[in-house]
Amino acid sequence: MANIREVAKQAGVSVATVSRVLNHPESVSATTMELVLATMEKMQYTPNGFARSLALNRSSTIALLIPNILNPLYPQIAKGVEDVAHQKGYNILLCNTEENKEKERDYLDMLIEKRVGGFILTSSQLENKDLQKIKNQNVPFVMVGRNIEDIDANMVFTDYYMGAYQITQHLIEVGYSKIAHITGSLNQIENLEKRRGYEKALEEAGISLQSQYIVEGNNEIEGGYLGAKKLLKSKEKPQAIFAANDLMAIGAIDAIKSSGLHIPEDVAIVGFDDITMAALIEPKLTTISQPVYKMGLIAARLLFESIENGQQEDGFQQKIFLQPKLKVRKSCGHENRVREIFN
Amino acid sequence: MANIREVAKQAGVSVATVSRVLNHPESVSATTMELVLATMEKMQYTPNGFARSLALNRSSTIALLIPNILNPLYPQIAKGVEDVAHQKGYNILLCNTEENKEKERDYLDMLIEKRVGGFILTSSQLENKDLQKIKNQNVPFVMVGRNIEDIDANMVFTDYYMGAYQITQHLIEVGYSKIAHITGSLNQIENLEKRRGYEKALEEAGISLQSQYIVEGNNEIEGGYLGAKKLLKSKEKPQAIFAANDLMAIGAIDAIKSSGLHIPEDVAIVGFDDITMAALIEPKLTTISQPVYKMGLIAARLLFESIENGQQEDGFQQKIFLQPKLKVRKSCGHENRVREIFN
DNA sequence: AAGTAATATGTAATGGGTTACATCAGGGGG
DNA sequence: CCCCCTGATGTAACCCATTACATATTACTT
Repeated sequence: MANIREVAKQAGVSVATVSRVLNHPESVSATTMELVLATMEKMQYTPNGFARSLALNRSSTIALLIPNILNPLYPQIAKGVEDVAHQKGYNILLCNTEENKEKERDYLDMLIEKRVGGFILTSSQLENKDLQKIKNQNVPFVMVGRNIEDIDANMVFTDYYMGAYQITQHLIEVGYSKIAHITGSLNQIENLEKRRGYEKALEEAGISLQSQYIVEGNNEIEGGYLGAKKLLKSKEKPQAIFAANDLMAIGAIDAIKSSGLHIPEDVAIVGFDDITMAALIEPKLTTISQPVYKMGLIAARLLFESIENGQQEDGFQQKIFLQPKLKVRKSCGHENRVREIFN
Repeated sequence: MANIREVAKQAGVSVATVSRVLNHPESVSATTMELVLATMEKMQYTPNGFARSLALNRSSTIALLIPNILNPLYPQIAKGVEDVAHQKGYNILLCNTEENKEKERDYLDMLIEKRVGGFILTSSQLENKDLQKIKNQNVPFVMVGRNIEDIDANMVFTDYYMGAYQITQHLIEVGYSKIAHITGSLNQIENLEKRRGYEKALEEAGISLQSQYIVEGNNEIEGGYLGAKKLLKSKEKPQAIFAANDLMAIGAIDAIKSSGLHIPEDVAIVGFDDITMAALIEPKLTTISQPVYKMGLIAARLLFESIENGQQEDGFQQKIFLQPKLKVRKSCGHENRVREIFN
């Protein structure tokens, strides 16, 4: 593969001139320009990105860490990030951490070594000392979907606590009192937040918590399925189930249907996330919508702001707080109950 | 950020020794080893990936190009690729081409410049001259999901023609004759293949093609929705619809239901891909399953084989052909019809 | 015609690693 | 006691681009 020196020699100019053709075309005469471009074309020259990055000390690559690419939530975030990154001429290194803290750390080290321009960490499980490592290397990063109090970092997230509180409250308003919760992986802080919201709503309504009504899922369809099966076996079957994400809600719906029960008549079910499928399954799923695509966009914009202005000093970091929104559909039985009330 | 020279000076050794600690630990004495590692730790030294890649002329990064990350098919492929790549210590550059040939080309150029170790191109729209460009740069690549005859390249794909043929034939066997087809984007070769399979099955059954029964979709839910709406308006409503992918089938189901019709009694519907949702929507979708995760795995393995053995000579390339599989569920009305036949 | 500014181009240092080759110290053999 | 081999380490060239600074050329002033 030809390099800049060979091109220069072939074209009878210096390497500086060749480099200028690519980087500062305005400073090269028209004839030289043409000659060099023709030579490049002829020799199939492609500048070496490593050498360029080394010389410039920047990379036009950012990293996106997500816990599970198979959860449709994350491709949406990725899309938001990609849209911004591509427009800026950046590429994205995709890292699927599988909700595994060790894998996430491994990736972190690889990426720091690769000198990525910045990180977007979604639902990260990293600890402060890991984040501090990134800060020490002075690489900008943005946290998505997780709020950490004790480190100064760019963040964009929705209020999981509030979302969970709202949807649980909605179930209570509709008339249920035996409300179960299938949690997400409890090593993710956001799932603890959701559980807290659920508990708060029950508490405020004077409904006492029942430990057998809280089961831990794994954020995936299967976890919802198993969780629901387990709940249906409890001696007092719950009237409604709040799954900590839509994927689990879908699994739960499958479990309930396959037990011959009807939704929402026998058991109501609600989710969290509002993935595309939520509005398409039967019954349509009541859920909490978070503007995920937008979160990706915003996260990427924040990141590029840091990259471009290099302002990593503490206090300049932004925390962007988006409001979740309740989407009432059929699965929670809202309409039926309302009808009962009116009749 | 400290560099290798500073570490060497601080530790009182040469840069070669520091480098050896990282790359050839067996050739360094235990005491020196310890000293150097401690110094690195103290100085928070992280080797510069650019410099290393430049010196070694390789990058431990591969690129994955996909047409649409929001289509759940592609995250599955990505997962397969990622699983292999991570095991090999590689990172993945994710490029979402949005089914846009220009964007795909742009990415190609960026990636060649970045000196990625290889490409995985899924449902690529690139032309031979583009692929030739990659070959000229001697970068290994694997095509996924698309069969190109006239270039010698690693490929892994399922037989779209056969899959479409099978599922159309199945609809015919069940008893339908007015069978419509919502195609995928017709600038993707695989969708032409699918249409060809559909036409072949009809032709063999002696059913004449009706142009109003073929509408072009866009591979997305929305395209299926619009396509179905259009088909339902035709003067002779089709009895069955074959959507070229599950996403469009799901959109079509939504359209049919919202028109107050029943599936499969009024209109049967089948898809292609067997995404997770296919088995979860109501009615469960009859579709063609392709082993996507496995395709990702295989593609990645092929790619690493090329990367490691460097064998880019023509004739060494493999074409791996996977068989699609018909999954009969409820949406095609198979069971009902069978019952009719037996009664 | 000399001086100066503007334009175009070249030279060489620089970025931070890797590694072939050179060197040196210590152990073993004779 | 000397030589050779081995293992450990150092020196310096190399990977390939970018760019500050130096130089050369042309054009314009007065």
